[in-house]
Amino acid sequence: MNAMPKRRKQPDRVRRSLLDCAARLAAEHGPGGVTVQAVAAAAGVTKGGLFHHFPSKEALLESLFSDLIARLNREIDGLMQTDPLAHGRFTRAYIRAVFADRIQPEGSLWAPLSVAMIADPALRRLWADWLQARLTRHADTDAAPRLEMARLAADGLWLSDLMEVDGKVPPAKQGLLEMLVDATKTER
Amino acid sequence: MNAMPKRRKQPDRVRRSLLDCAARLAAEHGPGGVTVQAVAAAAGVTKGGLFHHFPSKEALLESLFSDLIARLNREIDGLMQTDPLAHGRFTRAYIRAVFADRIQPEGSLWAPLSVAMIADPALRRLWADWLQARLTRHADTDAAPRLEMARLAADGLWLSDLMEVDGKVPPAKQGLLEMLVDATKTER
DNA sequence: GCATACATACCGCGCGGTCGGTATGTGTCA
DNA sequence: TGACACATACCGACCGCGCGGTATGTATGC
Repeated sequence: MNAMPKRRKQPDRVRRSLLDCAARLAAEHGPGGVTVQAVAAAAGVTKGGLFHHFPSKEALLESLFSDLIARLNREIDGLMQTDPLAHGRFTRAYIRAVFADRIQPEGSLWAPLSVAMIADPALRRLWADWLQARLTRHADTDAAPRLEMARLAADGLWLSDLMEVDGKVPPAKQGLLEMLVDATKTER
Repeated sequence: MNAMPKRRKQPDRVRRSLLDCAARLAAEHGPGGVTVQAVAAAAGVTKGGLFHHFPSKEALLESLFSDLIARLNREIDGLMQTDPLAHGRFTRAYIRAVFADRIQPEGSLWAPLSVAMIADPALRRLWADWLQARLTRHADTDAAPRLEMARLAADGLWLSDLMEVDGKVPPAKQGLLEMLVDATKTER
């Protein structure tokens, strides 16, 4: 009957909760809603507690961001394993992974964080380095200009989602997505 | 020898200067650098003076934004007039106009403001309405999915510019741009 | 003289961050 | 097995700062 664990203090749980709540707050109230006070309160912790786990707000954001990148990496790797065609394999996985996030319940995790990313040079660097690393890693299959164009279009489509006022999500985009994926399958 | 005009107070000049300085500050120090204090000081005016011209900071930003939209409109219209091909005429002008901004001296005017745009629902709405208006206006020439894809890719390319760390501007993008424009010329 | 066009001084607020104290764990040794 | 020592986890109150915004004074131009 008692689900209460013996250990009343579980710091790593709290740490996780802080990261999750930060993401949730960003998704619900935009990047401006991510204040240390709000994050701490949402995680059932005071500000002092938060600063015990993270030396600064920036550190929290970076941690959250690299968390999301790791998640994206896993998803992309999973998608790539089920793709029989070599040419453009990473690009297709990238496109699909980016839009798998859109469909997610309670809004995109990336959306508001990306806004913060654009503003914060440190996060920008994290993203740039990640993309650069994966691109050089798949240079032999995904270096074609046409593939880069497809990725750019996916980014644009994703950006247009950010722009949507409120929850207006025109479903016509799905066709465009498939169009993009198809474009990666033909060499030249 | 005296270039000083008779009228020592020229309110519309000050107003313009405020808008220009706001844009300059955004370009130089990012969206976070656009504070009323900084803008007023840069324009050689105190905060009170700024609030005499604009009822709020948001009003200033909206005014600046619609200013830029007007400029973009003019540029697009100019480009469209010299384009003999009907199909995709707006799309080509859109792409070229977006990237004409990149080349500009002292950094893009749009770049940092767009970051603010993504964050601010009011500005987002302005942009969405503008794009919607122009798209319905050129529905007979620019409604094809392929054209939309080209515009999205342009947006993605532009976004990737925002992401660049510092001034790292890989010149390979120019080829992609031409590739995009070419893609708009073939129907289906 | 009277509206306009500013300057000056000030306010309240919420932010990120700090600090001392206090519970709560955990290893140690008799 | 307990008592002790120390480390960890967290609370709660506080701080300085810079922000957007306001109220009032004052010089300029028609």
